[in-house]
Parts: sequence; structure tokens; C-alpha cells
Amino acid sequence: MTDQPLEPEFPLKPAQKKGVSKAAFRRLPHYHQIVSAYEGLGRRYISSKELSQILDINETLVRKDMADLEIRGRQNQGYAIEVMKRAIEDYLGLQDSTDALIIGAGHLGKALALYHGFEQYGLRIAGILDNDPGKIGSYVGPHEVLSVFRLASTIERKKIKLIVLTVPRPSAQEVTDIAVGAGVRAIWNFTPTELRVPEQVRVRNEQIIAGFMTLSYFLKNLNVPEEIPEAAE
Amino acid sequence: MTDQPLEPEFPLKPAQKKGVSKAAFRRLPHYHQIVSAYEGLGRRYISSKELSQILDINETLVRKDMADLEIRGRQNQGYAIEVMKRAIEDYLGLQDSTDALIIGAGHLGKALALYHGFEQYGLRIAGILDNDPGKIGSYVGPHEVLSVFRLASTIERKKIKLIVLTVPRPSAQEVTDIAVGAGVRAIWNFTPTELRVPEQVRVRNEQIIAGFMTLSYFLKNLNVPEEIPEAAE
DNA sequence: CCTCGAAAGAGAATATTTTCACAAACAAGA
DNA sequence: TCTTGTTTGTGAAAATATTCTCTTTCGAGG
Repeated sequence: MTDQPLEPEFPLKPAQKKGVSKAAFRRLPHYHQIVSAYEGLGRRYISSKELSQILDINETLVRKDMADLEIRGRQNQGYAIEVMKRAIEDYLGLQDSTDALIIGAGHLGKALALYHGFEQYGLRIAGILDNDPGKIGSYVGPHEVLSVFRLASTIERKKIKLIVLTVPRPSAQEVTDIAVGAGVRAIWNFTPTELRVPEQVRVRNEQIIAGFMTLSYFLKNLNVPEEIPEAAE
Repeated sequence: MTDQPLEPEFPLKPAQKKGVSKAAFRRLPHYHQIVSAYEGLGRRYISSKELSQILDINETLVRKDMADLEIRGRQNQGYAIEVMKRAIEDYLGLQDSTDALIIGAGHLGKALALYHGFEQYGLRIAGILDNDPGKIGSYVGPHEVLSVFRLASTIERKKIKLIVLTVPRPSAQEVTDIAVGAGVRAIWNFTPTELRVPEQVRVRNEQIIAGFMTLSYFLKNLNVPEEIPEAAE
């Protein structure tokens, strides 16, 4: 019952009946990505076997996940791509959009602000803030960089529930406290810091370097034959 | 035995005896981050209780993980921070450096190329390439942007084993094939694509949007009281 | 309309991961 | 020196997640 997250992740409510397990929840973005790509190719159906081969997971596991999401397949053709895509989007709430503020107009903050591709998932960048007077007033794409002093007021005025943190580590907790005080409920944290937040607030730590660490481990053990690598996300 | 990865992840060889489980492997970067921060504060020891509270996981789990890594604690004080940090770095091979090439000098590629902080983990950016004639020859920090036509030769000449992919989706597979052909063994993929690679090559999919999805799910279910959220990485 | 093969679906069996419960060690203070 | 509280270490139990096995469905071809 008292389960504990390293990262915010999944199930908050049982989908309908049983719900989606944490492990399955993590696979959702991958399924979504694949069916999006297949849809772009004009495909209508995809089988659990295909999905399992692309993701390098067990075939039954895919079917279990679909069952948990209440996505039914057709016996001889597989799962309808449109249905699957839609079901995942519904489940994750990607249909209606979410406004987010990016805090920190450094390289990463700008890159995220300029990324075209969030929109299709319902993520709308509502603004970008920084504390550097040299940046304030400049533009990042269509967004004027605002002073971080306007953080609380902007959150309140726009009813922002999500912030994207790309500030230097030393400011991370401070910015978080202000944002949380102003009503933010979720933090997408690209800072290498474990933030302290009240329990009604969700933090997702991106910790980019973690990805490198897994590859480093692999590269440093190339010549160790013993075990065959495995994986997960 | 036949386990299957969504992401490249862990254990390739049993640490010494038993090894680190996949689940534990995923926690390593978090432990490392925390002890690094504590070290910066001048702390010498950290207890499993503190670690468990920061990461919001079970206390015993932390001790099990330490045991798997063969990190021994001191009865009344906890684990020695220096020892723990070093052990994790050794395990992951972060001591000796890894040269990487960034392919794609867009916003994200540049942000990664300019990020100071990889060095401390042994990740060295050896160059950045793009296919846009308008970018080739320009500089990103100290790196001159090279033509992607020089990908294979650069990999061979510098004996590059890792590439960082930040190209647009349509070019991802093509670039991958060239890099793999030239001897690359690991791909850090920031492209929303499931790459096809021979089995001796490891891919880590970053799929940034996945992080947003977990938060979207949380935000869209704020008013559903039933279950208390949980998490994972 | 029959047969065959390609899937999905579902229950049981495994495997993995997490948590519990408790023992042992040790530091600090009485 | 004794006692107490803190904290590691570990085997067993519980919870989760994955895989196996087998059944059912259905489409296509004959």
C-alpha cells in the first residue's frame, strides 16, 4: 500500500476496474510512439507480436497491457491503431491541453520552449522566465522572457498547474517553493536535484545523465562475455 | 532468462557475485546525485533512512541495494558518502571517460553540447555534426559543426563508441545505420523513434515526452480521491 | 462450408522486487 | 561498565510483474 516513487509515475486511479500497473504505465509512452509512427505510415492494425518485437518485450506482456487499458484486439489482425492511440491519450489525459511555464531560459530551457512536438500531446508552453536581467525582455520564439519575480503572479493569473524547471541547481528549491506556494501541482524537473515538495505536488525528475550512465555501464563491459544485457526503462 | 528491455539498462555482468538487479540499477543515478549533493555540503555519512526519505522509497530497499553493490555501512552512522559515490562510479564505469559525437545541431543538440556537467561523469563531447550547410562550419561552444558526411570517418578516426542522436525523426534510422556501420556501440537517442540496431548495439531512448505524460496523468486525476499516487522511474 | 494459420485472451506458474521482522553492532551517555 | 537508541544486515514473506500454456476467434483459401 505504501509504495514509494523515485519518480512520479502512474496509476492514481484504477483505470476503470483493475487499472494499469506501474510497470505497464511506463510502457505507455512507447506504445503511443509506435502507433503514432504506424499511423503516419497508413497502417490500421498492429499485432502484439509486432509491438513486442519493436520494444523487445514479451508478446503476452503486450496483450496484458492492452487488456489493462481495456483495449480489445481483433482475432486475426491485431489491435486497431486508432483505437489504441486514442485509448492511451485518454488514459493519460493528453486530450485537453496543459499550460506550462518554463523557468530558466538557458540552453535547455530555450530548447524546450522551441520544441515543436509538445503541442500534439496537449502541452502548451505559456511562457518562459529567467532571473538574468540580460535575458529578460528578449524573445525565445514567440515568448518574451519574463522576470522570475513575476513567477507567482503569472502562475496565479494563468492558473498554471505545471512548471518546467531548467534553472541552475542552486535556485531549484527556491523557485519550487514559490511555484508551489502559488498553486502549482506538478514539476517537471530537469535540474539535478531532489526537490522537497508537499505531498500533493508531483515531481518528475528528468535527470538526463541517468541515460548516459546506463550506456556507460554497457560500454565499459563490452568485453565481459558472461551475461547478456537486459533492459527496461 | 529471456528478459526484454524497453530501454537499455543494466546488469551485464554480475557485479561480483550476485549483482545488481535491474530495478536497483535504475536507482543508482539517484543515489549518486544525492551523495554528490551531500558531499558538497561537507557531510561524511548518510543513513539508509535519509536516503529512503529523500527518494521516497523503503528503507530496507536502500540497504539491499547497498548490499548488492557491496557497499558496507557503519552501524551507527550510515554509509560513507565518499565510498558510496566511488562505488557507484566504479560500477557504472564513470571513471574513465567516454567520447561522444552529437548528431544534430538543433536546439537540443546545441543545449547538450554546451551543457557543463557531463564532464564530471566522464562524458566528453568530441564533436557535433549536422546536415544543414547553413550550420556547417559554425561553432557551438568550442566545437565546429561538421558535415554529417564526415560521420563515418570521424567515428573511425576518433574511435567513437557512443553517439547522441538529436536529429529530426526522419533521419534517425539513416544516421544510426551509418554510425553502427562505422563501429558505434551505443546510441543515446533523443529522437521519438524506436531504432532498429544489431543486437550488439545498445540504444537508450530518452523520449522526453514520457516525463510529461506521467505528469499529465497526475494533473488530470487531481480530483479523483480514490487511490493515492505512486511512482517509479 | 471446411480447414488452416494467425492472433487475442485468460488462468496458472515463475520470476523479480519490495517489504517485514528481527538480530547484531556500535556509539554515546549515565 | 552498563544501558539505550540508532542503524546496518539478512532471511522470510508479500506484492508485483512477467512468462508459459492452452483455448477461442476469426479471416482467407480451397
